[in-house]
Amino acid sequence: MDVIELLWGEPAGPRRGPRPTLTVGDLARAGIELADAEGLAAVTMQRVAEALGVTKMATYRYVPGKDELVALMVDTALGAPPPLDDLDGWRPKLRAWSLAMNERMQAHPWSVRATAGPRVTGPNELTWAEVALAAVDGLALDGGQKMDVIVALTSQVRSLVEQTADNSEERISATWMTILDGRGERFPHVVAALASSARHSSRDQGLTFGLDRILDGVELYLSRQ
Amino acid sequence: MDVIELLWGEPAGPRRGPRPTLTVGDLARAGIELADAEGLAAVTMQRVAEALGVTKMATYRYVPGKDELVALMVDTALGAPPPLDDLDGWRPKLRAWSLAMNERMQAHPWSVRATAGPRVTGPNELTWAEVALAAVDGLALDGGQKMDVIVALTSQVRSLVEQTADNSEERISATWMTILDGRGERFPHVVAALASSARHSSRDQGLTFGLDRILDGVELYLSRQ
DNA sequence: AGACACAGTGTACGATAGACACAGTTCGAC
DNA sequence: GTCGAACTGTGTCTATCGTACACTGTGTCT
Repeated sequence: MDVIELLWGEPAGPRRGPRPTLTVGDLARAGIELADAEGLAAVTMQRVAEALGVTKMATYRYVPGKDELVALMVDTALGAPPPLDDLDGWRPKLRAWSLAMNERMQAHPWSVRATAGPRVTGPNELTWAEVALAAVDGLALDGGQKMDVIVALTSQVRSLVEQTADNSEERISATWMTILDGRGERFPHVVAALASSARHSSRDQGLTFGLDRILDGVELYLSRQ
Repeated sequence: MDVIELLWGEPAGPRRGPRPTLTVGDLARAGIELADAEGLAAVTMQRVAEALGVTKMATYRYVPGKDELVALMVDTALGAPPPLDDLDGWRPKLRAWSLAMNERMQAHPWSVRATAGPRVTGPNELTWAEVALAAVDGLALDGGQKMDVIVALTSQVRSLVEQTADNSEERISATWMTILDGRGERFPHVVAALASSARHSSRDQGLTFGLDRILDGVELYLSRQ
């Protein structure tokens, strides 16, 4: 069994032998709880098994290995996308879609880090793509460009979530202050930018600013076609 | 010694005792070579030490731990940003900056994955920020917005690099085909988008499309101020 | 000259992912 | 109804990895 089969396979039919005490969903949920509470590093086969009251090796009856478990956790944590039918127009739809994705990922910040590197797209993730592509249906873009728009929005969300995952904003600022202390003359523009943004510029403002610039850019592109 | 000191500290002055046979730079370079050749997973203290002809534990005389070594590798691999002085105007500068960053990261795809999660900004990384912020100097944006623009561009580059890091484009397509095979009716828009983009839409086109949309969006925003 | 600080080594430990053999359990075929 | 095959969870074992610690040798400062 590989990742594709695990994520996409049919739920197993009636089989011989003792009934499994668990389901793959149980594993995913246990892993997600652990990751939410203590971070991705706390997710070990041992601890997932403990949480479910079985031995470490029993988990290998459900998933081929840890990587596959994490892939499952990611897709489960993402969940199904919200419906966008009640919104009118591609732009409000894409904006709501991006903000919804932000909320989901913010709830499970570890999922961004877990999806670094090559991986297989899960059913939920592909459904998110499907919904977004439906929103841009009919626009004067070819398929590649439509996907590029989705990728741009996703990148923005992922980056912002990652940036403030475990680091609180104050911690980041504090680190930068430490670094810039005594070295400010080498980075005058950084110092100036930090100074003139101290008041406002929360994380959410950064996200919406970026998203709105991208959407503006797409709108402009469409109007020029 | 912590990460900040390692990345930002002065090169050690004259000290007592035997001369170190290595430098932190040697460690970083050895790690980078390993990661370039065999991926980030191949970077173990053992193998870095082997490559340098010392024992595993000797490396701990130079770096406090593996995380710090990786942070050092990332900043070293990124290198100093190119000068943008010969370019005129914020837009060509930011575009060149983004493409330069893309090239650097593409040369060391593992660095994107290595920078997932909370980490300390290194000197080279901060210099990239400084150069980009200098490019948007004088624009009608506050410091936070300037940083938001940089973040948006960086996100775009990082995402695209990550997407095609170890996966070749063909491999990605093949995986999607496998998944969509027999499940296409559940994802009609995904199928349609893939079909109408089969011909063109290389990775680089995706990158420049996204970058140009963001820059368009910023330009529009400025013109509306 | 001698003390001290520091470099590299060797050994050891705990955590981790995972292989494998085994005992008990349930279903299907006869 | 019985028996065998398939399957589940367990226990044991191994390889790998990061890192702590004690030790030996070396070069510099007093």
